[in-house]
Amino acid sequence: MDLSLQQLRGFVAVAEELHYGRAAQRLNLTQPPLTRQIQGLERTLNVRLFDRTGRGVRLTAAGGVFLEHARRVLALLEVAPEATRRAADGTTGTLRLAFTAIGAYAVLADFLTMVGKRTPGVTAELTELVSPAQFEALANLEIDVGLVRPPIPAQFESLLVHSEDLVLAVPVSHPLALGAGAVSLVDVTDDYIGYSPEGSQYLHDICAAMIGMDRYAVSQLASQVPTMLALVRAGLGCALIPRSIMAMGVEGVRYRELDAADAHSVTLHACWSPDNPNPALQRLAESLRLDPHLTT
Amino acid sequence: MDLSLQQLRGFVAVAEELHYGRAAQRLNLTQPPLTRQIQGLERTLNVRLFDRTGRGVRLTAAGGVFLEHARRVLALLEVAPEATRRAADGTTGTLRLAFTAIGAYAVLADFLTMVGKRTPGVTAELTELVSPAQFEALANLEIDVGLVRPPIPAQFESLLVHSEDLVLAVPVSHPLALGAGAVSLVDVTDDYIGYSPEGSQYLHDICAAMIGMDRYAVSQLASQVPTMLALVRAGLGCALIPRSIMAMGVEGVRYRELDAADAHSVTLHACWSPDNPNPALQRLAESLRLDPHLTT
DNA sequence: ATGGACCGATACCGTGCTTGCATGGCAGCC
DNA sequence: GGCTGCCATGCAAGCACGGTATCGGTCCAT
Repeated sequence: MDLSLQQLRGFVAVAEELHYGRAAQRLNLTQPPLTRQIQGLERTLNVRLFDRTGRGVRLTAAGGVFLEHARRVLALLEVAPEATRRAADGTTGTLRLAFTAIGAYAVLADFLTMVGKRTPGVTAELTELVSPAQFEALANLEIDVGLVRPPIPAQFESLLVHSEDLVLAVPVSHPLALGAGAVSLVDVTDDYIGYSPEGSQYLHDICAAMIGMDRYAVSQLASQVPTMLALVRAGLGCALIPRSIMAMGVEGVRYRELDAADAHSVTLHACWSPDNPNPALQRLAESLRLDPHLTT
Repeated sequence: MDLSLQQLRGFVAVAEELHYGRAAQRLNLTQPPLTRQIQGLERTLNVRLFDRTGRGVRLTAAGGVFLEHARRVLALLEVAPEATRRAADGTTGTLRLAFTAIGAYAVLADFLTMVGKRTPGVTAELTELVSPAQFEALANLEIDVGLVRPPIPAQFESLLVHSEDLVLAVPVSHPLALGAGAVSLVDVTDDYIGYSPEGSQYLHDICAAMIGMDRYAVSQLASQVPTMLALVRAGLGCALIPRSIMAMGVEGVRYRELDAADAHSVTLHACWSPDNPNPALQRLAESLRLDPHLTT
């Protein structure tokens, strides 16, 4: 034989009442089945759980130990349905969130705060991925939300999270490092350091359009912003970087504003798959559809 | 309906195999009952646990949460029988141990060490009680073992644990405080401080016999050794105390050996009820019957 | 596009467990 | 010694659970 929940419930009732009749009453049962349940339990465990004194019963030491186990099992079983239901409606759960290295500096903290406000009880798991890898992970349901740069495939739902313009990063040794105010891109006569078209396609395309393909092509390539700043610092050229990166002070690098004519904003979007079954995501998505204002 | 262990086992199997057929095979079952088990589970919880994709199944987020709960319940249920059996044969368990205030100084530590060696896995709960209260507690199964002074009621089983003689405690201001070597009780001309016949009947009787009822009667009475030493220190008289108490150095009190003619040993016994159902006690008692040597 | 393989859901039937009723056996109490 | 309270047991009925057969859907290969 094998243990059954009926037996456990019966045992706990008898152990608490120390009286088969009252225990049976509490379980909406008659006394004989209870007797058989306990007997079955004792046969299965090969252990006497009660001392029958003829006048009521008394727990044995082993019975006391088994009582604790039975109580824990039943308590766990008690909370399981509610916990499962909460997970099903998205009240609790886990949101697997990916972000680009660049996006992390500007908006990750604010985004997490917003998620925490809209879906309290939901915890986030963070991964760093470049945008194309995020789209693949979203499609494979390996992540729930991505913080990505455009273009966004049509199959996904998305929301503009952050928009900022680009500034020019120049080495301290560069002539433009000294001045103040805005500069024009045409004033930059030496090399640019460009974004890799694979790792950072969006920034690559925008920068290429801003400064012209011919001049862009001669530069070094990088896909990670810290790498780019290191190259700038080494004096290898100038780079166009999102304004929020200025918060990262790097020794040997100066930032200059760009002329309004040259200004061009880059955007970051939260992105998810509408048919992702994660209820936590569904709840967040619904909340975002109702009120796309990110600061609330 | 209500959750059943069958359903839990079925759910865990399907969740792990992600395939009803294989899961059923693992459970020595055919596929249809499994389908019904999961359906019943989903109906009870009001939650979809699996996404049926037509080609196999996939856990929902809620299903993942419920899987964790189900695993914990089954794991608990797995260990419960063995833990109960161990408690039944005394391999594990709790020994409720009482001791007299006097006994604690001399032998409690050694006794606990011995218990730990003979019945590893058994933990001790300690209470301080005077001997008569211990006998009552032993009879009511409120404690399992007592460290008591004679006489021991016949209904109990017991074992001599410690034997020691008495020494004389005198105030520093007393003439006997200065000498060395043994003294005779007849040299003590002033008052004795005696043991209470209720709280410490055994020591009371022995001391009364040693020094004579008439002289004993005039003294102060105390039942706790620390109290007696405080009275000695205050110069109220001399007292006969067990030798092991000498380890307690009290300022203002000197100890003197007694003449061989006056020497009288007092004993301390471990004592338990043979029909106490606690398996941990039974195991200890059996061990003590086989080998009454306490240092092993 | 169509047949086949795979997989989960459903219908139906048989069996075995569990329950409830009635009763037995045993210990303590007036 | 009869009475009462309590747990154990015998027996018949109900029901829940498992097995067999089959259906309906999807995916894949030809």
